Amino acid sequence: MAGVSIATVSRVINNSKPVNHDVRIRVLKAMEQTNFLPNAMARNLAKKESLLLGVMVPEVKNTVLDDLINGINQVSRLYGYNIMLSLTAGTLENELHYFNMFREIQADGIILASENLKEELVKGIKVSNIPLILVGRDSLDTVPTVHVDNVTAAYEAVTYLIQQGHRKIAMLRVRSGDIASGDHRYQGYVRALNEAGISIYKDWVVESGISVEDGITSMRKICEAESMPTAIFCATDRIAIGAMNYLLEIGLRVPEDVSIFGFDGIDMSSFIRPKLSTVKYSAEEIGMTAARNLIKLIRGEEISSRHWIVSHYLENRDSVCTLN
Amino acid sequence: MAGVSIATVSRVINNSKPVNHDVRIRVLKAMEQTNFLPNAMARNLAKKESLLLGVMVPEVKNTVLDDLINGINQVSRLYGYNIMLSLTAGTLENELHYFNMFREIQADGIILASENLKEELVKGIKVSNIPLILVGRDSLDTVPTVHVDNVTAAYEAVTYLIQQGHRKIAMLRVRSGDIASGDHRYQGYVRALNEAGISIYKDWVVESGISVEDGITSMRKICEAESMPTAIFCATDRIAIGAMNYLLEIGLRVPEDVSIFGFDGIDMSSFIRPKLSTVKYSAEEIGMTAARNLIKLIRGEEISSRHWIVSHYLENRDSVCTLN
DNA sequence: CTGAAAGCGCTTACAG
DNA sequence: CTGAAAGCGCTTACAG
Repeated sequence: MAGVSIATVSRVINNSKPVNHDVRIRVLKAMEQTNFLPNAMARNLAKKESLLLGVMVPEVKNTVLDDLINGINQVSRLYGYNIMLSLTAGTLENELHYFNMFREIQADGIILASENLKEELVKGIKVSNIPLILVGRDSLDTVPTVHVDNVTAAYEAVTYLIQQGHRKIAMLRVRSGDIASGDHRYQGYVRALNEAGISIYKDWVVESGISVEDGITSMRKICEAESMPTAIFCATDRIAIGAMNYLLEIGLRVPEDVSIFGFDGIDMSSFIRPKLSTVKYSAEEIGMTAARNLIKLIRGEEISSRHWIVSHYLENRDSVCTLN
Repeated sequence: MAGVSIATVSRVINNSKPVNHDVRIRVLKAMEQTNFLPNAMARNLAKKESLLLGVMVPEVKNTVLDDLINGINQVSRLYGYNIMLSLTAGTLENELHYFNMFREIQADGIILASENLKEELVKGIKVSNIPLILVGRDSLDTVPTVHVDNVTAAYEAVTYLIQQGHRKIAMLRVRSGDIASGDHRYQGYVRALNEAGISIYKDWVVESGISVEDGITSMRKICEAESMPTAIFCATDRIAIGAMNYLLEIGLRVPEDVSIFGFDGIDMSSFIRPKLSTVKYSAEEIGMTAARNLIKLIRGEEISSRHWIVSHYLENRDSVCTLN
């Protein structure tokens, strides 16, 4: 295009080999004028590297995911990677679809957030051999993960409720998948009650979907039990917000009549009234840790462990009252 | 791999040419065993078509975007396209980065949601010549758009407030960009007041960022004005939620002391108390319309117009009271 | 420092 | 119906 070979152009674009100053200028100018943009497909084909990271999340309503993605973005960009995001709606079909799409498109690695990891996908992950990190949940120990210590966090939240004098504590848990965080948070609940010598009342544990609407529906079920609990531990803030809504709807006050405890610390949790007490952690940190280690995996670098735990703490606000 | 030429394999994968049944079976089996996945980069290079749509949105906290993306996804998949999502945080730098990345990666088209479209990007769009649709906002008439009629919707919302007896109406508007929806919603506000013969009080119009926190800050500014308005029209629900929060914080009641009207109809708008009155529309419909027409553009098909309007309506809930 | 050439993994006329 | 070959737009040894 500018009196130079195509190889030279490649070299100035990539700075891969020394190029004479005048020539470089000439090439740069020509590129400017032609409005030239290199074809990444061709480059990736030749280099067998795409610098693309696939990120799969179920949905995006959950503001925690915004932080997560920002964390991933931040360190990815730092290392020269770009991310491709896709929404799976949490279905196996979509997860499989995007997983394969990322492989076909030659993504260098994948970060996967999945509430309900099915065996079929796990198998696919194993045979494909593509670097992958699971995020936000505990896992089979064959695939690397970063998440909060769900069992402990839930245990601490419920123990806190017990310390406030509650003994009738219900849980709105997430439908159980293999070993998703839903199960682990429930385990924490069980452990806390056991330790306090409180037995579990079946009608006070209900499986819920993850939307606010699901929280409303699930709360109604609890209210239909023979007796009412004094506190509800919810597996997620969105469920908690739904639960609070239903309670207010039927004329019960939070926390005077019923206390509520959430999990996730989404932004809305502090904008609703009463402000929601919840388990907080940094989704951004999860994202950064995942991206950082995924890139190490891709580069074949040494990795410090295969499971990273991000810290959490209880954010006590106004949705829990003390019983005496 | 299975005693056939590579060309034949290509033909069975794509069903592009008739292939003998036995041979096809043989190829399929071999693919199964090898766990073969075609290299999309190579295919795209050869076909000069990626079946990839780039989608750029500023952030993902706004639940409206979840619907938007689902709408886009739905029709994209229907036509065999996959989408690549990227978060721009609304900055020009990121928008430029991802815009170019999508071009380099040979995306067939782009859907862009941008609150503050800068001239530099617009220029890039024009010279690049890549099919692109702008979403959620009005625009220069050179680039195709799909959005709600922001001026009219805002006009209707404010007119409704006036009909309820309000005459002291403030607006928390979005910082003005060229002709972004922020400006248009403000125009609707102005028109409604003018028509009612109410003059605009400068201290009651404040520019706000788009987060809930921004809403809090902006509401504080209004409260610092010499006198208080009786109603606030907010450019987005998130701003409205922030405003309501600040009001409650300083001991004012909504709607008894101050009425609030939002815009967007995000899910949280009906979960907070009082339930927020707001302008609703289907972001999913915006997404579907955008994807459908982008694909037409890509295929060089006839297009019915260059600007599509999605309908809206007022969802009157509990955050507005009637003055007498 | 620079160019010609092979190769990345596919698709698609062109022959047969 | 099937294969050999050229070509998609790059990168990278290999010569010079």
